[in-house]
Amino acid sequence: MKLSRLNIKKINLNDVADNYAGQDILMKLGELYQFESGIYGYGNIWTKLERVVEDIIIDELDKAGCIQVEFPKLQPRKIWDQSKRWDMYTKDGDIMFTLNNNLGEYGLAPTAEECATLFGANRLPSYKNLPTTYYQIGEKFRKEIRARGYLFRPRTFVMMDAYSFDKTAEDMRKTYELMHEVYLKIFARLGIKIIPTVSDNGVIGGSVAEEFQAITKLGEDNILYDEQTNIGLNKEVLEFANKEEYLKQLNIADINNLKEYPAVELGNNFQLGTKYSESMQLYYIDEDGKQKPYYMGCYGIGLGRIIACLIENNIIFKNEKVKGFSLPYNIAYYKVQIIYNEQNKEKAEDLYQQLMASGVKAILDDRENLNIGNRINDVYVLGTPTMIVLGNKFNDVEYEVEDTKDGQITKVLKEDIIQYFLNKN
RNA sequence: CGAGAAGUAGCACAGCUUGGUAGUGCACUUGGUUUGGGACCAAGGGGUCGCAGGUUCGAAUCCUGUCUUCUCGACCA
Repeated sequence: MKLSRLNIKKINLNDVADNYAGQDILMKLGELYQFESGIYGYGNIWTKLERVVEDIIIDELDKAGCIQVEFPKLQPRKIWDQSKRWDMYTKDGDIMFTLNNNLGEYGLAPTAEECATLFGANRLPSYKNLPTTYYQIGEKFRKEIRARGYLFRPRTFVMMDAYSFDKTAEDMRKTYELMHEVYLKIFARLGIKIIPTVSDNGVIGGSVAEEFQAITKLGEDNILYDEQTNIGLNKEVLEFANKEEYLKQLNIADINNLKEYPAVELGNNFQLGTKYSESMQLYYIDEDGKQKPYYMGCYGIGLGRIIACLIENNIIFKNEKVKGFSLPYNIAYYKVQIIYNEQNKEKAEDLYQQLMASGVKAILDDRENLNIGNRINDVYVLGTPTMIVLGNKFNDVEYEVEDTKDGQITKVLKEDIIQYFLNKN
């Protein structure tokens, strides 16, 4: 990408908020745009990052045999009546955006159990079709009474949601365990330390649920975590009437062994049992020729929160003031930002073309009439993990690749530069 | 919905107490200089001071209402 085409706004880093500094920078650049509290438009930097995160999630789910689909975001009321969740989501919880017009009543998808169950039942009439897990990645809508923390709690957000269909409770548990493992792989690849915790199952229903929490000081949840045993639980569990049951399940003898951390929930899995297949009366035919309800599970990962986490957990400071952020190299869409002075313009363009032709996504800062220092500083506000400066010091023999996270400089011969980036991770 | 705060130029804010021509910094436009870690000089453009009503000769400023945003709760991935 040529930076002149991005048309980012000049920002004053002195104005950046203390909390959520990374997202605040993107907002000031115009790379995030707030239409209303909790409703955002995403610029190129965010969108490209979302593609990277999405690819990792898709790759791991596909490897686990899940099937990608897409359900409508505009959902007719009748399917929510079928599961008897319309009132729960519009009155009791009042969490769903609704529309009422001459065609009928609709809700904007906060989640998709109804769609998934209907879609699945149509495709999976026999025990021979099971187990199957469908997943989609798309925008969800929730009437949060108070949006906050930019993309940590907005009213519309991108989420991966998966729905599994099994024959028996035992099979459902196996699928649930499998998804647990898949989630751990996904977060490992994203470079996010994740803690699975037991939690409330809320309005989704079902009997067993777990959350995937990432420790971050900007999180809203408080989790208790034991580094030694890798056991964690949401602090809210301690307020449950049956908290002893939970503690026993987790083999927690003394609650004081667990330390409290602020965290943000990035994923949430549920064993639904037959809740939806029974309420919506959707069954498969078993070996014995009898109708039986599907045992289902549902699994969610918030992409917006992952991206917000990646940005906010990688803030770069200079003299204790926010300078920008630096994305992990393997996650960043744009791997390197190229800066040059007038004499090296053509060489920079040449390097840019070579990198792009080899599949190394680069940003060429081709903006005019800017000091080289200004351009260097802008590398940090876009989060690009490395930069190459073709300035006075450039000797036309080797490039100096600077890591924006720690400032380390690696000298790479011109002819080796493509290979250097292809091998780096 | 409960408690608090704020709405003045694209952004951050001053001005309000004590009513009297709309301000500052950054950003933006034009010309010139500068070019390795947020430069400089000169000129310029942009705001019915959130909205509505009231008081007044006169309101950004005082009064009433209303809307919006932010922070903290309740709710939630």
